[in-house]
Amino acid sequence: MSSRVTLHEVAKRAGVSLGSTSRALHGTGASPDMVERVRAAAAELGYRPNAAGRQLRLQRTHLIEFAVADIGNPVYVEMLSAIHGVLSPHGYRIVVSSIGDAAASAARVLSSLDDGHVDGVIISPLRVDAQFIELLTATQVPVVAIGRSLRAHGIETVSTDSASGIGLAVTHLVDAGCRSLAFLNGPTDTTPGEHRQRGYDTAVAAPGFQAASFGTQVADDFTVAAGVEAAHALLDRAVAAGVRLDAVVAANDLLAIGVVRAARERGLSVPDDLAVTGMDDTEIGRMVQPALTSVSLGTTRRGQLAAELMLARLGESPEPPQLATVGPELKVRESSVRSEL
Amino acid sequence: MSSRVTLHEVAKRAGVSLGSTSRALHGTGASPDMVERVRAAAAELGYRPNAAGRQLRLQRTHLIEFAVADIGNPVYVEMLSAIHGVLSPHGYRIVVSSIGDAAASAARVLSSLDDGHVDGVIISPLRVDAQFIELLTATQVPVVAIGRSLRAHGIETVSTDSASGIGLAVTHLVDAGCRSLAFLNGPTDTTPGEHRQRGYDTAVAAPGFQAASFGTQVADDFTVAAGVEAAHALLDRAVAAGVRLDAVVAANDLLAIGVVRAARERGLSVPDDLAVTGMDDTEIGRMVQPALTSVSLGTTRRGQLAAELMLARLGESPEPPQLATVGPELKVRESSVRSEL
DNA sequence: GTGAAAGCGCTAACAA
DNA sequence: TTGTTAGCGCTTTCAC
Repeated sequence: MSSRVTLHEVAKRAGVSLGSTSRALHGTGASPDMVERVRAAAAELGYRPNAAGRQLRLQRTHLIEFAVADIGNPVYVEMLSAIHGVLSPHGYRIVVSSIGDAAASAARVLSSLDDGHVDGVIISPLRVDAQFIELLTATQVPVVAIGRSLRAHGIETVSTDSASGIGLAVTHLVDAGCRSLAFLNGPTDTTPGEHRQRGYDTAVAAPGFQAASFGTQVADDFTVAAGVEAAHALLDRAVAAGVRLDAVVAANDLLAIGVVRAARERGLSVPDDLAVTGMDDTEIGRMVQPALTSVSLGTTRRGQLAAELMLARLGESPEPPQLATVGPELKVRESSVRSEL
Repeated sequence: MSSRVTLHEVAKRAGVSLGSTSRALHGTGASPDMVERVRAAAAELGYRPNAAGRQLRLQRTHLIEFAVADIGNPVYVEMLSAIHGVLSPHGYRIVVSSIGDAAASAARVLSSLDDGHVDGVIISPLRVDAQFIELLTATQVPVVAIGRSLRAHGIETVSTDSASGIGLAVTHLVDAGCRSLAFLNGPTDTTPGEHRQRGYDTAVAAPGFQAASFGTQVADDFTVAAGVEAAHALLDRAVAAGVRLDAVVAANDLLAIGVVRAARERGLSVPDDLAVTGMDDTEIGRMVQPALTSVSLGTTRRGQLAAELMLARLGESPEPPQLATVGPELKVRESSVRSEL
């Protein structure tokens, strides 16, 4: 393993000074044949500029952290792609960190931010409390949040209106003839859980609501497995109460897939016996049987916006994107449309 | 935004030298009250050691790159979790880079490795050619590969026997009564595509093979969408040839989900009309309808092994893990088991 | 046990 | 245009 080639060695090889070498390779103001000589020397030696040296000097790492609750959720994977697509052409790499839903590990990620290992952080937290906001505002590096708006605290945020998104799903189901709805939510002390709950409560309390609501069942997590379990609990409750549920609004696609599975395990057909809607419009939701009716929250667009906001904060972009809010949009597919009535 | 606190300022505040300050915080050989004073000063000032400074001095970044073909594939997400689980307690962060399946971008990732921005790379390439191997062996940083064994080139590799894994699926289908099988593979110029193809060809050529093979259909990619398209092409071919296919072995779970979807679009029931098996044993495969029979390749275990191998290469671990091969294991679920015959 | 000083690799300000 | 030099923040020798 030949030891690493430094700029110093390139300079020696080219027979010129260190400064000229640096200028010839990156900077400005070097004569054509200086550039030529240095390039040749660098190529012969296989020179690669050392990242730590540049970082220390330039005070920039060209690394952006993407901190999410759960990288297993396809929504975050899609956002990651979108963010990567925007930042990569500007020479930034992405560091992914999974903060989980525990406040403690989120705090650990945040407090490690000021060691300068990244130039900025795009964070999509599940839970936001006072301590979290305090840490976030105390941070030295640019922060862009995805989710609940922290603009009041001076933190750039990309948000969406998931509450009215849930309203879209409720209206669609009622229009499709459903008369007995329930809501399957994730933990309600999370930002999405809280917003989506509000959306459901508002929708079923609206004057035009022509059906009955059997209320909400809360799953332990926004995952398929938690969805299966909670859906069974919900359906058991309905049976016990003598209610014949004909639709479940799920707080996201993973939970909706769980509902479909639980329904199947009980011999219920989706959508004929039970209509189901999801949220996030994930690719997997489009591919499962039946394909999920889902409320798109513009995952890719939100990721892009967050990345563009970050570029603006880093001074890489002349002007920040105009609006940083993405509206919900209903995608009707098989899981909510009865074959015939 | 108060500018960053440096060790120098902490030293001044504590009224001691720079060296003593450093020793008191991290190193050895500092008196109790020196530690006390320095700690207090650091706390008051909110000192955070600067990453670039340490990196430059220590020649370590505490960053490991995880380079995968497609982060959208749940297999890689699962590996990422596993790797993170092993490396995180040792103070390492993970940088994820999606190299795609183009040789060019893989080359770009590899050749950017020698700038010292990471301490090592765990790479799971889809395609491996001579140039790729050359770049990989020329790299200054420790490399651990997941996939095709590169041990012959001096590169630590975690491998599995996906070929005989496909054999497990074929045997299972024949035992379950299937008499006309086909293989739905991903691109065959990739490592997994090549290995799995070999596994299928070997299995159907074995003396004990009691069924007919309708051959292989190659999808453009290892994704659900590509699987849907290729499955339709395969089923069309079978119809044209007057063959009544009763089983499809898919090269991974995503393709298998595509097969299930295509079958459904044609009014075929899975598993009654068509039995389907996948590979990788992903969570989503377990949750879809019908739940996928799949060959586990020990994704989590392979990720852990790769991480442990990396720790050993970094000198963080006394001894490397004994074996770095994970055997395939068949998980029988609904997609291949006919309700009744 | 503590302080002084060198130097990791690089860029930019200043001189020539 | 080119060379010289300082210094980014840190750890670790080397004297004392």
